[in-house]
Amino acid sequence: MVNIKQVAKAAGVSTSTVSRTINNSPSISQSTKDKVWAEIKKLDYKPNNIAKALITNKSYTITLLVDIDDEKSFQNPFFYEIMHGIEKFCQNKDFSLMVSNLNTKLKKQDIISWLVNSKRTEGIILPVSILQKELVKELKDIGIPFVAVGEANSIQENVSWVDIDNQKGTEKAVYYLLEQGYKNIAFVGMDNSKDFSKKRLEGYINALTQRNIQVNDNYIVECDNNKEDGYKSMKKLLQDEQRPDAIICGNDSLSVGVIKAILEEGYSIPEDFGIVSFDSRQIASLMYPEITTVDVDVFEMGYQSAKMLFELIESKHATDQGLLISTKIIERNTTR
Amino acid sequence: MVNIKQVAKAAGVSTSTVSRTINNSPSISQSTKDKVWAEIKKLDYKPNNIAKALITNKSYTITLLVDIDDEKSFQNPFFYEIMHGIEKFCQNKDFSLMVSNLNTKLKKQDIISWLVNSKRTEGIILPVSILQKELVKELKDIGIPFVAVGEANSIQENVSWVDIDNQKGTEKAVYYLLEQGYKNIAFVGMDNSKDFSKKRLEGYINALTQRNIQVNDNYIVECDNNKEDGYKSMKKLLQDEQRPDAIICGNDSLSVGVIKAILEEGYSIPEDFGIVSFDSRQIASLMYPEITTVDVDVFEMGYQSAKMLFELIESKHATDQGLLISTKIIERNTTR
DNA sequence: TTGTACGCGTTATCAC
DNA sequence: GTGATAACGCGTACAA
Repeated sequence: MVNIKQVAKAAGVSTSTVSRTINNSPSISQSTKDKVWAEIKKLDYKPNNIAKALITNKSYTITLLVDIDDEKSFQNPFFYEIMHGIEKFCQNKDFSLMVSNLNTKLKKQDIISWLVNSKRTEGIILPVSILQKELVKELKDIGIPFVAVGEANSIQENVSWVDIDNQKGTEKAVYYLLEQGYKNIAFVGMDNSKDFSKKRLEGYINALTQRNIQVNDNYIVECDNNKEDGYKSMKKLLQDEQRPDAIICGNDSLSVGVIKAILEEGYSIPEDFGIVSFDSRQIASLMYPEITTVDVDVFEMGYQSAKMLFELIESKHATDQGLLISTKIIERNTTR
Repeated sequence: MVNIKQVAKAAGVSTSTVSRTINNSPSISQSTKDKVWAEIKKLDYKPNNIAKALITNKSYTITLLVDIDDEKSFQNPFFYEIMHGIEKFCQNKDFSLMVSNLNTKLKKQDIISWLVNSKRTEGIILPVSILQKELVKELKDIGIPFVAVGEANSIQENVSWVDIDNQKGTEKAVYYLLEQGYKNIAFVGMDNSKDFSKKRLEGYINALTQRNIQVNDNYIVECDNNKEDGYKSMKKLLQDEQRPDAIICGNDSLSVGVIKAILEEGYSIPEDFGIVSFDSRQIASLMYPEITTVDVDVFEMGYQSAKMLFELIESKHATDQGLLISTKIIERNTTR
């Protein structure tokens, strides 16, 4: 492999001049730069990133940390697109993207200190679901910049995060259903153990209040995120004396069961019932009928989290902040 | 950050002794080792991986290369699990896993030579879908070990690859359906432009031949991988004078349309029709009814591809080979 | 069994 | 503007 010395020799200059040329130092004359670049191209010289990293004490690498053994860490389809966004941003910066598993134990050392102290990474992006209190402490103690994907409100300390605007998303869904002429909108999938779920419920209540619509407690249904619970919850709602005519599914897998229950009772969608589900992109367009969803720009979420991380890396004392990515309604066939 | 020098000083030995201790050189006495290890732990010393990489000329990193802009590159749900498998193997080796996008152009250099020549990676795993002829040439020219995920048979040169055993998978599906008492099995989703699809069809034909069942050309339906095509294809099959009583969906999204068509015509599943679909894990258990599938151990595929890659890295002249991962039938509700 | 001294390829520093 | 040289932190040939 050709190194800087050989380029210098070939170009008849010193290694410092070659280095300065590559790093576009203003103190090198244009003619020298041209000469050196010509030689670099001729010899197909590529700077050894490792050597550069050694002296600059930077790895030019950030890490996407996940709990890969935990399905919920990043939901599958999310992960790919988030990574896509992160990678896109890394490109501009000539950075590499590493992926690591939180649960990796290297010789009983934990992964974070390994990553950081062995100089493998300059910053970490991780899902808020794995960001426990002790992890925050460790990251802060060790002094590595990090950004959480998902709102980190339940964490006491200041943390930078990027999330989708769950609250506004649900508000949009309510307004949209009202515009389509639905009157009695229910919210299925309350789960107060999840921050994002709380936000979605808040959005639901907010929007109704805004439009002077009484919030009906029977219309707020607590249930887990699976089709069976969606099915049962909907069956119950159908027996309500004043049954709703629209459902917002606050979690993605629910909608499948909800739709099943409605169709089974002989009602039609979207005539008798309107359905809006959250971010169930994977199944939304596969179902019959295709489901109208509150869609999330997951790519953007990744891109913005990387952007935020680089700001932290470049100026170590940038303040922590939260960023909400806005959503939009994708109309499919479960609404008029 | 504490370095090897400080450890040496604290332990009252030379840096070489510390280095040898860490790398478990047999020439260091146990008592010295103990002394040094104690100091390493006390000071919480972590070797600087960059410096090590520089001197050994190794990056201790492999790269998972994808065409991230192309949905098909790795299908979404696949990707996560493949990566999981790769990561698991990297752990044992103290390697890091990088993820890069094939289409990343760094200052108009292509990503491969950048990765390799800047010493960022020692090996590459990539989906066969992006492994064009020129790419193979480039990888071989540059001399970087690589493994394809997906059978690389349509490529002329020798290439190491790992794939699922599509042919045997379909054979299993046929035998399974026959055992359940189905008589006339159709294969929907022929697509000769895809290697894996060809293999699946071969398996179908093989299994029938093996059991002395005449292959009925009407039962082999060419179509694209989407629910609409599945729907149309099934509608046509239902009009066949001797309609089948079981369907193997040779591609994943098809099954949704196939089931829709069957139910719409008033037939029942699994009584009138048995359905087995390929690797549609994401939707299989979300559908009503839940779909019996030929299941693929995608984690294993990742793990094995990493294993194969490390063999190539460690002995540069290991021979290229292909590895088929076996499948199994996961019984759900679309078969008796 | 352990220590000394050099080198990996680059950038920073200081001199000219 | 440019060059000589030290330094980054580690591994290893050679010496002891």
